Amino acid sequence: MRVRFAPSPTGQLHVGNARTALFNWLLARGLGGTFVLRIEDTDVERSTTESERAIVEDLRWLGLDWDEGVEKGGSHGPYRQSERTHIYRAHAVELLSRGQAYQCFCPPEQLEMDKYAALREGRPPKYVGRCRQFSREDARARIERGEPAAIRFRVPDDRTIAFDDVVRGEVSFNTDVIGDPVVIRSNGTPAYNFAVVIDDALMEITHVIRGEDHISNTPRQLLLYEAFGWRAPTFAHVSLVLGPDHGVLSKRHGATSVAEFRARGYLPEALANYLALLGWSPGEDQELLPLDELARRFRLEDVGRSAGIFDIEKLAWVNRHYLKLANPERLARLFVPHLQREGWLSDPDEAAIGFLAFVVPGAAASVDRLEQVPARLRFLFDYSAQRALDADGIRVEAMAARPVISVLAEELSVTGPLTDREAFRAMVARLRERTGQKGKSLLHPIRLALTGESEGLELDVAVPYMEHGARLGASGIRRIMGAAERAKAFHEELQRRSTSV
RNA sequence: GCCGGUAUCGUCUAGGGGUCAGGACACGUGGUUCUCAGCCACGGGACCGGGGUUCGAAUCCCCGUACCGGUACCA
Repeated sequence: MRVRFAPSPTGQLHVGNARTALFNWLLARGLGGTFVLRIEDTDVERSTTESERAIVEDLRWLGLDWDEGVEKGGSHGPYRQSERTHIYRAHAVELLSRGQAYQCFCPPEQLEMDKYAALREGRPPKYVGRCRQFSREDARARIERGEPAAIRFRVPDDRTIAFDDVVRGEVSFNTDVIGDPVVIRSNGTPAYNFAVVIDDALMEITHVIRGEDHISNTPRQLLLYEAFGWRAPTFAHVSLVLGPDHGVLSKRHGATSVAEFRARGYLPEALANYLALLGWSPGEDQELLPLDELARRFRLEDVGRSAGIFDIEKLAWVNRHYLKLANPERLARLFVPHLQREGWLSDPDEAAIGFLAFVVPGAAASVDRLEQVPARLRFLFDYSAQRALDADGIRVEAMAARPVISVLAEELSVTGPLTDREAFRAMVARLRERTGQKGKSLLHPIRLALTGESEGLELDVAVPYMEHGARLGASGIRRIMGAAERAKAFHEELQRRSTSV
């Protein structure tokens, strides 16, 4: 079995395409097949090498590796269509010589008018076939005169082309709604429907798994296979990925490309796992599974036929799951860009990374994606008693709890560092004794004073974080205030405000 | 317009002539002796519509409807 993913490098890798790539990959890996990556860059206007690089990087990031293709090589190359134009030309000439294709001299404006007229008269807007019957001599003469010509494939009249689609079952089309497709454009580059067929055949692709948007191209392509006497591959057209409004997934729904999801801090294993779940189910028992296990269970026949609505909430759930499973050091390194964006990190050394890894359980366990980590960790890097007390809610509550805060500041000035949960709890116990307060009326003021926020991580994890942070000998990381320093600052600020009012 | 495709909770799905139509995400309520998140428990929520076939239809057939895709010298 040989499958392929054949993106055109005209932008970022869209999640819908990533899902198509994933299905190909799952099938190949599950069945021991070969996965080929081919670049369809025949549209010279829109294709860029940057896009190609980005797509390749996104696929690698997702964990989808290929056995043959661009940046990898293989026995069926080259794998970039722009490097295969001689192959397409040769095959087009073959068709021409057999009369299965012909040169078309119709100017674009003419084609445009034909289409408009057909639409107005309620006919299918297919090519009218004006150049179909020119003799070969006429055509040659016009070409020698320098007239630009495209090459069109001659589609036979009134035939039913049927194929058995693995996900959709039997699909059929009648050829009389299909106009003669351009095979080679007048600029010499091949058109999509021609290049795919030549490449899939020559690359010995056995299963073509692609988006549903290609389903109506399939009869044209089948005709081409037939014209060359090639055996057609098995086709599977997977449904498209839509936005929550059932329209095309677009920018206004948020992220749409793999690169954007990565930038927001989704883990590759999470995105891949979620995408596999969109239109397919690995079985009743479990849906959170690693890629190799998904590959083991994957069956093309089980892929759903209806379009999938991209559900960002479910992705978030999957991502939270993998965030909890991830290695702390790996997560710590993934934090870096997000923390740098806040200015809390420059170029962290190993000790700084070590500290971040220490903080991972608290920081990553309660977020949907890494993008949200700074908000969870703001209390560490960006504490300010003044700013906290500028907030009405916090000030009112802190004023009311002045006795607790004052005892807290006093207590912390004499106790040792609260570097673990037990030390913190012991301190809370002493405070309880001294103030007579307990529960919420004790803990919440402590939270306010020490974190400057009214909600956040559990205090018995947050406080050890700040205490370790304050004693950190590391570079490339912003200074973190310790608990005692915070309590003192908060208490003083509170005093200042209560006397001045 | 024409051609093709699709239709089970809000979403992803399981199932499929007789089931209490199952699960997951999301949602609601309660619990978890500080909060948010998490976690736990409980709860509400679906077979697009109309005809037919049948003792019986969500399941099979037909017709609608809605939605998606295509209708290019884009891919």
